[in-house]
Amino acid sequence: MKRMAENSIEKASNLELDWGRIGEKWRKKWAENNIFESELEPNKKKYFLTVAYPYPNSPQHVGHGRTYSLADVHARYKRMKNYNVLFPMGFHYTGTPIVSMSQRILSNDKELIDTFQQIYKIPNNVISSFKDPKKIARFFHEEIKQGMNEMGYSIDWRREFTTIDNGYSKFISWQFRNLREKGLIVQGSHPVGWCPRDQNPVSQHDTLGDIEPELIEYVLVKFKYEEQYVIPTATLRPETILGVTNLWINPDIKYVIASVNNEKWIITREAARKLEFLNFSVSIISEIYGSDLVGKLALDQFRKKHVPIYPASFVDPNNGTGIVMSVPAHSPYDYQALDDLKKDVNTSRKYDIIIDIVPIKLIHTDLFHSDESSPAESIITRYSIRDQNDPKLEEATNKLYSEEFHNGILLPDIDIVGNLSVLEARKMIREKIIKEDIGTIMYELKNQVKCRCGASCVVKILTNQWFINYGDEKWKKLAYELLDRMEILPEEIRQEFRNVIDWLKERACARKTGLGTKLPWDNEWIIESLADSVIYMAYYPLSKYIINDESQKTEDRIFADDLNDDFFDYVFLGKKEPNVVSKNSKISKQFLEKIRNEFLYFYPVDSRHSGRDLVPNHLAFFIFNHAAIFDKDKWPKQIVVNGSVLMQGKKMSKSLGNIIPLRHAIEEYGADSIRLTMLASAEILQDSDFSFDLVKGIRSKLYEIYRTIGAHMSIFSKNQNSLEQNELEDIWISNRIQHFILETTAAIEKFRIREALHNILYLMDSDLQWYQKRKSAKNKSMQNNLLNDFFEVRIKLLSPFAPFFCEEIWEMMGNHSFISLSQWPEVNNSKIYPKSEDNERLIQDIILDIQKITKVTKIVPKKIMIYTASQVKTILYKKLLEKIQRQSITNFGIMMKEFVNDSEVKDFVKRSPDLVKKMIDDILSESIEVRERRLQLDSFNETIPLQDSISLLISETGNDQLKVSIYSEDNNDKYDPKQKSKFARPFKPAIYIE
RNA sequence: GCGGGAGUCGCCCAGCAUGGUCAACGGCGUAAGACUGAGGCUCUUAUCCCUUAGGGGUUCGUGGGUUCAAAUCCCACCUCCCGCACCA
Repeated sequence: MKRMAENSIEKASNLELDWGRIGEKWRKKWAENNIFESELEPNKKKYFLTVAYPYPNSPQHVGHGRTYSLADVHARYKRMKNYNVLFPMGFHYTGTPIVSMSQRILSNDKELIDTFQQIYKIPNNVISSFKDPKKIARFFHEEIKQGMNEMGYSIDWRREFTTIDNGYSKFISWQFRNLREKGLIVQGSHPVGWCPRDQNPVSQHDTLGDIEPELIEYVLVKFKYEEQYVIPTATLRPETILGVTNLWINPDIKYVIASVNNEKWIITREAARKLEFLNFSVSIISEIYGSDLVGKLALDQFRKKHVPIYPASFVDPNNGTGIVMSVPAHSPYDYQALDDLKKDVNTSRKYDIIIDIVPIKLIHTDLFHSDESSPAESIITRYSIRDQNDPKLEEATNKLYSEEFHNGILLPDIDIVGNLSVLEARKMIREKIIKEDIGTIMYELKNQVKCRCGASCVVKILTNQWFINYGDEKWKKLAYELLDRMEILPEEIRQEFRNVIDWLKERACARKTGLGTKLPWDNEWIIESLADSVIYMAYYPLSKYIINDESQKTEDRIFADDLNDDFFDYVFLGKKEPNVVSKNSKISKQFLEKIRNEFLYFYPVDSRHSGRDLVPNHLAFFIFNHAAIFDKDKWPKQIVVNGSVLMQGKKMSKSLGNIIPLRHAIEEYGADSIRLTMLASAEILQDSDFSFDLVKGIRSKLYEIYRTIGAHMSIFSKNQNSLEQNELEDIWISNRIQHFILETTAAIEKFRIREALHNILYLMDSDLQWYQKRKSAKNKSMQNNLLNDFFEVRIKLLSPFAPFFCEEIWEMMGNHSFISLSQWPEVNNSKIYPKSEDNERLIQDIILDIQKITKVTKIVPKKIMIYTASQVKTILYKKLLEKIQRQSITNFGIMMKEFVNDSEVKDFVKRSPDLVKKMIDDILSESIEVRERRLQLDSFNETIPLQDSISLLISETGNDQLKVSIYSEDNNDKYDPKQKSKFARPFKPAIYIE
């Protein structure tokens, strides 16, 4: 019952302002009038702004909305600033996730089908069509587009495209041939995490549990066994080869003898398989038990020395080759295993071995001196480790490795690498053993990673992989130059861009699977998604002229198949003669020139919006590729970066179940409130914390604005009350309007959106309240023309942020045009009255002071005497201000010295030095702006605002019999029984209350 | 390891770029009052400590420094978070 009652209250207020209805109403009107479509207008400044296009593999959630909303605010703002704004949108079909989704549908993956049915509410017949990846992309494409419209984004949809359209592919082919001609595409080998079943590289989002595959690089040290065999041992610390005392083998497992690159290696079967992926040529010859090798000798080829092979249970067949070298002085595992073995008489008797190993110390650090027992022994004692199965051994190992890695120095008497740091020694030994073929490199996954398909992943060396060489020094220089010329908002993130440009090197640019464009010179490969999305902004000015279906061909449309490199060279770079291009492409010269002109008009990009997660990849590539391909006058002008969206303080994720689909949120609360919440809850680079409590708060704020303006209009529209004589508060509110235009515009220019909204939603309100307080104390109506200006400005300032709401109010205010197309408010200098700030400030201060006094004394005021400062104090105040502002003198002593000789003020200064001190403090505690303002003031008669405030004092004290008297301190007839007047200071009148 | 960022009044969070308007915005919580049949709604007020005249004291991770003046600038330290590649 109660719940119903609540709902009916909600509904009642909803009736007043039906967000769904006004959204639909204005979307329709905007679309009918095509107001967001932009064409070349030679006499109008253009503004071309783009956002990273979405990847349509799911519906958008509120997190996606932030970047787009911000860009839309930008577009709407610039439009009102009289720019011919182009704000287009495309859809990024390129890549593998959509393809693998379709495969999961094909294999009836329950989890995915559940998601589609339960969460996205997609009908079954549509889901079954998802066996075709393009159907998935198209479905979410339309879904996202609908959401963007419902959010009120002012997009020119005629330019929409997908990245697998024929025309786009032609364009990407051109881009890649262009890069290749410049020598920026190279071919090479590279180790990657790999799914053997999918035959494809894997990274974090391809794995079960989203685990990032971590690659480690082992050095395989090749020991010889019986002349013809090789026993390779994997190590991360090749420098410790000098301290090897023995090898460890697991006696309980089967090993294989395999031909590896024409040598006979003894390794585990697992290792043989891993080596195959690393492009070793491997074939298994026979099997051998670990125990067969125990007690035998292996030759360390580096020191030409034989070491025994001992058994150890800690040797993991899945790790490395399944045989490891033992360095008991520096490896706690090795030390402990030896110790265990010594005690294990049964085993040594079984294999007939005698353990008489002496650890060989190689490295010393501050924590582990060379004159003590070996570091491994010390740390084992310290951790009180029992045996080789003790879990603390792992921690001890990490601790020692890290200490030696950072602070270790090789002992002076060690061959070749004596006195070198561990890092230097490692590098040297590594190179040497590889050069002499005593060792080689092996990659392995540090962690057990499974592909989404369930298969265990391995490391694979991809050969003939195509890379974009971002490491090219000349190219880097150009990228830096582009960055330096560009505006980065917020500026704090510029350094991050520098760092990224600095460390980018070769990056793979093609894959074997997924949607996208084929590499033009090698059809095996498909251009990767982060490579085909870097200069596509250039495609927007032409996309509406290109069609992919020949049957739709008309005079002013180009069939995609007719596009060739000459076309793009001409349109984008001005290369080639239009006559020649026309002949080779079936496109008329006239039409070519039209398109070229349109490109020249709109390009370069004036602003690129994106989330900050794209800084280290997309945005950096965007910079690089523009630098490589386009002339400097076509380089982008600005990047705007924003933080992500949290849901009630937590990252949005499927597992937390806190992903809110954008369209649901719109349906529930209306687009305007959602937009404002995303934009107002954090400054641009911060993560914004989204919650429905906040949305409700914002929405009720909008209701309040709606009601206030509604109430105002119902009175104002009847009598069009134009003030004949402006009173103090009228002048003030007029000044405040100018102030807000100035401040809010400046905030938007710098993308301090939170600040701008704070002005519009909250600060304007508190001014409005003050104005109302002043008017009602005087028993006057505030429904006048000034208040009308106030609301008009407020709604205009708000309109880029809450477009539907503002259009509705704009109409309610009697306008028949679109606020979206109206002019941004301009500051009117003739309406700026600095003095009005001091007037109202004085009134607010006097009320505050009276409140403080009555609070402490608990007097109920019947009479209030206010004493304004004497003439001489006013003169002195101005002199002090001048000293502080013009000569930067703030020291009390220096001031006193100067003023005791100043005939105008010396008597007062000598008599009341404490008041001088107070006046200096008064000035110093004002902001620079206030000080300058007061310095500019030719005169300020405090009596005028004080007199004007009497009505307010009466209403504030709640005593309508209150008597207020205002005296000058200089007035000899004043009533001043407690001698308060002498405390008066400029802008700080003295008060006496009875 | 490399790079980036953060620590603010019970909690969340603004301010720091351009030092003074800062005992420090706003929200939550808490307390009192108004409204109401009653409220979990809404509104008003208070919310670091002391104070019978508008005042004083101590605060912005820790410790120093610069300055007439520091949450804000500089140095050192402590703690926490994020990104690091073949993926959108």
